Amino acid sequence: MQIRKTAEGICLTGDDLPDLEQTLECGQCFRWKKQENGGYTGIVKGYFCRISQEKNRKKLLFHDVDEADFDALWRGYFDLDFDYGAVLQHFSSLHPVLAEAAEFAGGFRILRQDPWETLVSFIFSQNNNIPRIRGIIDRLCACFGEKVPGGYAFPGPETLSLLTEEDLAPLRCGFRAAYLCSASRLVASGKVNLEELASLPAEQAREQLMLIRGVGPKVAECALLYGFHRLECFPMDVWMKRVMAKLFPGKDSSFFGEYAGIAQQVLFHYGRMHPEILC
DNA sequence: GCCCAGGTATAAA
DNA sequence: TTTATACATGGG
Repeated sequence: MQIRKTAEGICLTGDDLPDLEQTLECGQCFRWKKQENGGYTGIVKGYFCRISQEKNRKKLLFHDVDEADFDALWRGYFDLDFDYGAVLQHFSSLHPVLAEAAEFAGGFRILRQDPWETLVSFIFSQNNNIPRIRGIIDRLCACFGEKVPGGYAFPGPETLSLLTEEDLAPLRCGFRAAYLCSASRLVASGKVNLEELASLPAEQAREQLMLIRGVGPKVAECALLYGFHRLECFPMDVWMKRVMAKLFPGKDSSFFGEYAGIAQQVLFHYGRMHPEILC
């Protein structure tokens, strides 16, 4: 990966760059918007960014970003300094279907998202579909987030903890409003401490998150994987149970080791596009 | 209209 | 401990 500053922004070239569509539309994040030219715009930690990508995935341009911002935020956010190729190569040796999946979803990266934003996003995700999750989060930011250049920041737990379920009615998030209230109050009060939780063993971190009403094992696992970058975590829904039973009978997620979450996402993404892997 | 969505809380078996 | 159902909403 080469990184250079150009008049337009920061330009990345190489054979090991993330694929924006795979990474930003796989269901790990919900705020990036595809542009007509195939690029994406999004707001992370209150900072707006526009990114474009050439079809062959050999070049990525972060528009109007300087080196300092790139190193401080975007480089880490896209996890650019981790060798996904090596992990995928290892997974490819485990099962031919996993090799196909790794080939298919090789440009996928696990983002380093904000823990609070990720937790809330997956609270909204339960019994819900991705377009509607996006809509709810859009409305949450527009209603309660701080105005920043390009849109709205994601509102913090302190802001949201002051709101009632009634206040959240404009989100049209249904029964999840009560869950958001529980989350924001527990986090704002420090009863669930997201900073401390980050360094806990996964089992204890899960327990802490599940103190929040509406956070069960699946939401907690997604929050840990996508919001705390705990790559050993492996969200196990009904679909993934079927995939595991078919491809890796008798094994559980520990079979994949410390990067199980990457295997999970690759299998999940590939499986949605090619459900015949279960035939 | 109908089915269902990256689930969870609750009650019942 | 395991299994069934309601839950609010709206995309397809």
